[in-house]
Amino acid sequence: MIVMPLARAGLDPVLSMMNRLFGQRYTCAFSAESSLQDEDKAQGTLMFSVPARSARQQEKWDKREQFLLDTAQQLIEIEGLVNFNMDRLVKVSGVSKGTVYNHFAGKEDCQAALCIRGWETAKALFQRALNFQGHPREVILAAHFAYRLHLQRFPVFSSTLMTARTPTFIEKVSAERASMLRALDDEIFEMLYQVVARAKAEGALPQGASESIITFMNWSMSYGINMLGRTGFDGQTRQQFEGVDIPLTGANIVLDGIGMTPLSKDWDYEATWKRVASEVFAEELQVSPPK
Amino acid sequence: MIVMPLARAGLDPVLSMMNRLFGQRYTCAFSAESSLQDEDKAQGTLMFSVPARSARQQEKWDKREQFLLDTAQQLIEIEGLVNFNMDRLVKVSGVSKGTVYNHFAGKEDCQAALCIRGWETAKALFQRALNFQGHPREVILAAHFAYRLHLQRFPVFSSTLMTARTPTFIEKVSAERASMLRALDDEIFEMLYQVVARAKAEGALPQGASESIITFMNWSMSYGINMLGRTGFDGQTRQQFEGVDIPLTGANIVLDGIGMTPLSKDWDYEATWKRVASEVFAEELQVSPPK
DNA sequence: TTGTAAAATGACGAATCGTCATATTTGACG
DNA sequence: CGTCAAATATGACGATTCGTCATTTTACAA
Repeated sequence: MIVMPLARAGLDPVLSMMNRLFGQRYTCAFSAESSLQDEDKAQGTLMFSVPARSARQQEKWDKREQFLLDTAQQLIEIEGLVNFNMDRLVKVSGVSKGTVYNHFAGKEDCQAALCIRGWETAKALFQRALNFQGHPREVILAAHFAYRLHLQRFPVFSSTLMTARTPTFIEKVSAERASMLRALDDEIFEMLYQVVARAKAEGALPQGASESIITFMNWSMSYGINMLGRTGFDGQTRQQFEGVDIPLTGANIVLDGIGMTPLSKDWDYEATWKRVASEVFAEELQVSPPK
Repeated sequence: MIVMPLARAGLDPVLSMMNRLFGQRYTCAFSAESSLQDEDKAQGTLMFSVPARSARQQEKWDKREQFLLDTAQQLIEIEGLVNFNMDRLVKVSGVSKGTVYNHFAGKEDCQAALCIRGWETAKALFQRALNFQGHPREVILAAHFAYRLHLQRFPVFSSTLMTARTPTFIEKVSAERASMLRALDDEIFEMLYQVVARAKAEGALPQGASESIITFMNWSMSYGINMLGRTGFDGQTRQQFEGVDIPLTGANIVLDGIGMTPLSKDWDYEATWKRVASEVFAEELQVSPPK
């Protein structure tokens, strides 16, 4: 049984956030299957089972997992998420069925893995957004920008993310990946939370404001806009919304509503938005300019 | 070919809204299959095929469709959406497979039908919300209340609605039901839009504000809050959000952000929220109190 | 080199889907 | 009421996709 110090596991912000938000105590243990002991299976402990594998084997394993995910992603890009199935993945990848099922508990688990990989690259974008030079509200805008950008650049991720919150889907995902997804949600929540907290510390927020709720509201708005947008609702209305950047507008409405200063009437956030594009995400926007 | 005047078809507000928003021209035709003529299949025309059926037959048909939907709904309530399948519906309902497939193009189409029925009762709630006695912003709050209430009261609807916007799902729904769903979205959008327009007419909104965008933002926020909430995100955080009504808070943030007067600092919207509960939805809340 | 544990393989059975040839019902008309 | 044609209902069936498991192959340690 290998128990990593939380800090080294890179999960302490998550856990601190989870503890603060959920009022529960989480610990995190990486364990080799062979050395599981009952006493280690304490209640409330999240277990990540790591089968004992040689370094060589592990590398092969990881490589193949990435290969399978690449294949799946291409398959979905080309043939659509509707037509994606395991038999096809097996055939196209050339990896035998049993092996594929060693990697993924099933079709949904495979999609979840795709979603996780997408979230991870999104996290990297968020990280960069959070380094944007500006006051907290500008940084939050950068985060909104990153979210939208990522969804636009990776339609497959967008689809899987939408699906991943579906009740039927969730129940079919392996416990491991389900908790990974939750952990990612939490990590990203925490990242935003920190910015909100900074805003509060700097006096940019009204006294009574709850950082958790503010973070949640930003997330909800962004999620709603982008997911409703996916369905073509936004697409159809684009004619009406001509010249208006919906994610920016939405974010500003929420932030104004919360009372985070400077309010949009006192600051040119369209300029900020453009600055984010050119200063933080110039590289990504080379290929596919937004909107 | 029976072409109804739009007004009589009860769809004129939808169409007016669609025309305004999407800049396209829609007409609406109900046609008997036997009398389809090519010249009637003009581009841009939405066709609703109504097989010619005797009144007696039609009644039997409708009754059975409702029965099938009732059965499906119960089935999902009891066994979960994951375990819902057509074979089971056939077995439990006692209706033969062929007949079931005459009603629904497939599993997803059946779920879509469930979603449509749910939306329709939701529409009725919205209608009542819109009759709430108060200034426009209070009416909008009533609409938010109605949305949340309906989602809470009908978990099956909540699930199907969540699923209905999923890319994979949409592609499997029959064209008829897909356009019904879109039409319902549009109708409800239009209802909210009218209130927003009223607010603007009464000077409760800043000059530059776009009614479409405001409506969309309200919808997005509500959708985001409720759908993220479904996944347990909200559920887990409830401890932190103790004593705060998230949908109310979210709606107020958006409306404050938009600048719709009276702002939340100038009006007791918690009182409004309670008034809505007791004056408009007392009946529904008898059985299952909210939160 | 050999033995053993882990991993890979693909044939297989099960679940679910949706179709279609056939049987039944409906209602119009004589 | 009887007859016939069209509409509707039926459920057996083939097709698809899923996930498992007995068997073979590979990896690695002694």
